[in-house]
Amino acid sequence: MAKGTATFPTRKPLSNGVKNNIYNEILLALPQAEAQIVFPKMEFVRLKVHHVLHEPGDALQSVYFCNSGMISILSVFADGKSVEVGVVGKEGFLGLPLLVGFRTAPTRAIVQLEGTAFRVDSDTLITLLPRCPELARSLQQYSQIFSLQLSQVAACNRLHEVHERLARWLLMCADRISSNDLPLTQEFLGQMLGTRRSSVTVAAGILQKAGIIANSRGDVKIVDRQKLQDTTCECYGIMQRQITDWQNGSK
Amino acid sequence: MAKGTATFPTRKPLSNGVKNNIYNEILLALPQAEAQIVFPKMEFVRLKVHHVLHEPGDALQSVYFCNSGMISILSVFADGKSVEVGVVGKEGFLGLPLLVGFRTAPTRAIVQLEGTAFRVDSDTLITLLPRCPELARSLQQYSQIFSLQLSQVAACNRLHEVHERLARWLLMCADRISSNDLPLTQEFLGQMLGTRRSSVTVAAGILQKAGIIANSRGDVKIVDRQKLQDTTCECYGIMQRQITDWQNGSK
DNA sequence: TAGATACTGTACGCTAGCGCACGATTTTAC
DNA sequence: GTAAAATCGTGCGCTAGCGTACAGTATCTA
Repeated sequence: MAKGTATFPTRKPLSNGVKNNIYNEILLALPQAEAQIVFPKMEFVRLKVHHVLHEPGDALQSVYFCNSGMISILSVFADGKSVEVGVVGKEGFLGLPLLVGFRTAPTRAIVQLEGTAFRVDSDTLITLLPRCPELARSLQQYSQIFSLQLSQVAACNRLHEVHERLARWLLMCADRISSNDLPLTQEFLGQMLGTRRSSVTVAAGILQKAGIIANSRGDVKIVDRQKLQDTTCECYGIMQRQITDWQNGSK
Repeated sequence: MAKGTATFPTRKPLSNGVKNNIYNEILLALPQAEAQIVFPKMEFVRLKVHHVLHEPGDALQSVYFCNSGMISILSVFADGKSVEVGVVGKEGFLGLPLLVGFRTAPTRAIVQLEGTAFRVDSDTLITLLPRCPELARSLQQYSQIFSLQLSQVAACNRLHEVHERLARWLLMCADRISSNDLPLTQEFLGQMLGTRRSSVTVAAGILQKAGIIANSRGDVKIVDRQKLQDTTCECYGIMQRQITDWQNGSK
């Protein structure tokens, strides 16, 4: 599936145990002992925009510790329609089913904002986990955090309006790439929000007229973040808090 | 699929004779050794209809291995609105966050169809798990299955129409209580589907006129299960298959 | 038995969003 | 440089579903 054309332009080996250029927060939180086990097995890869990492039904060959950029997780239907149900950024990783021994992807994963990741072979990860209890625990907890995200999105998709969901999505993007300048086309935004492209145009137009964002071709700039937060539904805050609470060690 | 119109497989009681009213499929699949550890710690409880097992923010004091009946998991908003994001029946259990050490409920859990469950104290479960690797593994896998359900519902809520979602919900109920007679009011159906009560009336009316279901006060009978499956969206099949595939040990 | 309550059917005006389509402009490819 | 493709703005008719309200019937309770 779309993998024939897949080319990762650059693959660099990772220098052993050196926490250099690492932004993935799961990896950053690893104790030294486990880091020394895991890092040599990781491969630094670029995530090219719109690259499909897996389709539903694909065998999961790798997991990706997202380092920068953002990956969208989509639910795909037989008629070709799809909706985003979750996102993965530097707070998480891609490949949750593997943690419990499931080797088939249930969703589509597509790079939404280009960036970098640390790739680990599925089999390698599975053999590493018993030796890395902290990593295992961290990944299990992330699985739970991701579930919370899914349930929030499920509710949001049902009850909230396009412009609210758009605002939420822009905020979630901005958080993950730590930038207010988002290279996104309305076509893709529509696919993420599960709505028409032209509905996105209208919603984005409203935000722009209110001085909240600035649209241009394939690019959205957040001009007034505070107003954007006032515009979005409570889902954004809930999901954001779940992540930060987790990272701060509460719960 | 191919479950005919009315016949549900009768589950065999547990062979070790200690408890012979066990229908929860996680418990049924436990090896003898672990069953002997776990069963003495379990308390058989009745799930009374519409009883709230936890609200968002509550401390998780117990987990419930659902034995019969069905529990709905809802996402709740500040304005009081809520939508169902997942259901738990005899295929699963309630209390996933505990598995990774999170002790706070993120959702509302409410008994939707009355039944029974095996309750285990949270602290007890946590101390049991290291001694019961098969149980632990099974619960982790269920967590993943439940995630798949969440993501499917997220997409379904966005893309599919009321009568499709209603059909899906009825089927999921019927599967879990192994009955075609569902004690449900339209008011509650509306809250589950995240829609108005009167939209449910209309949707149910359509299904009734088509000879698929029979409505009466607080009661929905599935008359023609096959037609109901033809009416629902593909989400039902996808979720159903995920569960049976798991139980049959594939993936 | 009478009144209260719960449940369902229906109806009406209204809005968000759909599906589709056309045109304008910018970017990319050859 | 020119053609093709991508991106965005807009408009129009249409539908599902919302919010609300009211009335009819079944069920429960005192």
